[in-house]
Amino acid sequence: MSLNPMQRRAVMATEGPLLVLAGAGSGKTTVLIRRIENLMRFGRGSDCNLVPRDINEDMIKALKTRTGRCEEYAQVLPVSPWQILAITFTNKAADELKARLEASLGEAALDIWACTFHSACVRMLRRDADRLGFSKSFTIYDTQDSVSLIKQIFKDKNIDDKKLSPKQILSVISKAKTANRTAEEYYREAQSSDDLLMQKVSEIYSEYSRRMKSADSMDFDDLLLYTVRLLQGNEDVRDYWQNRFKYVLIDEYQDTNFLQYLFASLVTGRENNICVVGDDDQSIYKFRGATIENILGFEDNYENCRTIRLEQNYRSTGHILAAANSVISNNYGRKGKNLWTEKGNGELVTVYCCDNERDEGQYVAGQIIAMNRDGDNFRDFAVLYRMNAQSNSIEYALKRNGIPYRIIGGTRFFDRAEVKDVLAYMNVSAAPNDDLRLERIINMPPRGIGAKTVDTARSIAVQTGKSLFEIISAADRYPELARSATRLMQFGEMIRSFAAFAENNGTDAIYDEIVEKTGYLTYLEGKNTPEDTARAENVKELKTSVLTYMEESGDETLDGYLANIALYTDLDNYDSDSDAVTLMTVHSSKGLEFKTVFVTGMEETIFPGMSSLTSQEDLEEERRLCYVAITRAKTKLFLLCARQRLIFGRTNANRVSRFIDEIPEEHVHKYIPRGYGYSEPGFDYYSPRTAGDYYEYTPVKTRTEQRTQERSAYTPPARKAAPAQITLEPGERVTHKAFGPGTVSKLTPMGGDFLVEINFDGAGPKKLMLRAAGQFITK
DNA sequence: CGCACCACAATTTTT
DNA sequence: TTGTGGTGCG
Repeated sequence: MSLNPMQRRAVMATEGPLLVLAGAGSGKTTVLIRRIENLMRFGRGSDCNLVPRDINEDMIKALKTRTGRCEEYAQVLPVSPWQILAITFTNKAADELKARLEASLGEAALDIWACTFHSACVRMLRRDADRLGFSKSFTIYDTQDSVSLIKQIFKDKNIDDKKLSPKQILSVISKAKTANRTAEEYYREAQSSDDLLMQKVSEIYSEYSRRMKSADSMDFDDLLLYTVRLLQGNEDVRDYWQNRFKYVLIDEYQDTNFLQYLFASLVTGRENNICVVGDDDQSIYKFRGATIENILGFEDNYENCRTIRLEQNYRSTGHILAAANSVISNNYGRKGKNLWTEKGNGELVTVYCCDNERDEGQYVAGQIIAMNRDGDNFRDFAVLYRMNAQSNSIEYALKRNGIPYRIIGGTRFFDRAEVKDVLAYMNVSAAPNDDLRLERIINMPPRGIGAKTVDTARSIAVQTGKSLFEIISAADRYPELARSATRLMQFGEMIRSFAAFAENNGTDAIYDEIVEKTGYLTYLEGKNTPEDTARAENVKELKTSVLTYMEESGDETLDGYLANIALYTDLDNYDSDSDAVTLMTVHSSKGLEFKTVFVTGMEETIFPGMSSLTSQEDLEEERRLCYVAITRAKTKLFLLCARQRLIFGRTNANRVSRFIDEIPEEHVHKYIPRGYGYSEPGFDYYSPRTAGDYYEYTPVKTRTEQRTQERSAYTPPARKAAPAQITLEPGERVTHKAFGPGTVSKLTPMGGDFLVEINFDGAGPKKLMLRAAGQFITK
């Protein structure tokens, strides 16, 4: 009832292939949810001729009074929850979907597969990975791991990494995988071609694959590639999943790659009940292999496809939408769509040209303070930029003005060296043959096993075709290793003990065991530098993550935990509850919305970026990115540029972004000095130094300056309804599951939650959000 | 083993 | 400007 006609059509068209072109802010998620509800309640009732088309409220009422029943008449083969597969791109989106489905459908929602491509693949592979030469408890490599592995291969094969960078090789390999080419196939192809680079890469790809297999590991691309192969090569497996999933839904379809397209078509059964939702104008991940052709060609790939456009925007006011529409209309390769709103024009878009990047920051800070004074919360603001390097000047200004902010992106908690070390121990305990991770920890904390020893051991491993773990476990059998044999075997013994311990203990106990027996924490704490103290904190924080996972999933297994965090990103950590301004790249902002948005660095060579200026295709992607940025704003939009900008240690004078000039004048308020950049002379020049814009200066540190000191670590994602609430009072003695006993020192209400400060006897003072941490605290 | 020093390069990154 | 990776020395 609350849907508009187009949304309703998208919900009710249950049968066959359906393409939903959903503009920004058009209620896409609502449609997805209502569609699933509809499937479960009425099956195909809304999309077949067994139920009268023109059924209306009166008829329903009549039916109800006459028979006392109603719903049954409109029901045709209602769908069971486990027959639905809903794929999203981020864990966050998946969690949100799950939460909203659970809210409206209750328990039943738990059986719906609402997950990311990658986690869907993991679930399928856990069932049948043995058919592909992996164990069912294979581990997952992240990009860093993959790079390290390539580097190792370079070393072993004496390849000069000056000429070919590991990252480049990896991206070629990734492209090959995305094009559904296994190492063997790619190798064969390369042999019969005269492309020397390809031949070289194919050798590395083969070796990489071999080592991944012997480490029983898959990288992100492998998860998809192997799943696709599993489905393509095994009729019984394919039948199993196709019979199971009667209805497949895919969100953000514009960002899928070729493999994901294959995956989607392979899990979709004969009835072709596949519904994809996306917006070709928001396709911004071409550089990661996304092919916009998937969405542009959907109607050709699926016969009898129906297409529905959602163009009514519920997010932004008129001028903002007009700006977005006119910018994107300069692109050629698009389906064509025009957003409209019933909201009225709203405020004009502000275009403001600053002197330099510091003024830009100050302008943003000044505006935020003014609007905050008028009643806006800090969480109503987002500052967007094209690249992370731009964040520093903004941070500086915000800090200086005492504005709370949070940065999305940058180094993930799970990417930090110390966290990866402990995780490597956990991984190796589950899979000792993981050479890469074994090497990572073999001398961490230092235990007298030097680089030379490891080199020797590894070369023996390569020669004998055994794993590093096997070599070091029998180190006394190799005379070359005689000198460190004892230490090596001791280490091997320790790993074996962890593996045995892991057999019959929960993940939290395994964590404790590892941290204790390796002395890793003691080692960090003993160094007594602020950096190492911060690292120690992060290691302790990891326990919180373990406990949170166990709590939320009810899964105690090490494999489960490791797979879960391998697929976890920083964005999942984003908690909109705390009252702070959000800083992030335009890419990370996709899918979010804010009352007020500042887009900084609207200059040629920044946005559009330097390397997009030469290619039409890349420029169009930048334009889509700009479209994404603009459509994040609900009521106020600021587009900022600076006539001089210090970036990467150099000062540049850039012209105003062409995207600004693509917005018709009637939608903007321009403050640009005369004779500057592209613009017409004659606009007002507003000095950014207006009284009241500046605030007392206090020395502050920006992110990069304080990285190691204040890494805010891992915050458990705020999911589901709050667990049983605990009430605390200052002065009270409590015990935290990870940090031990302590005294409550302070309670501060914050965003419907409480910030609790506890002085832990062992771990020192800590600030925790009650809603998230309460479950770990006992009195 | 750990540190100091230097050269080098830097879009964007849902997994 | 900044982080990173390599090298060489005590």
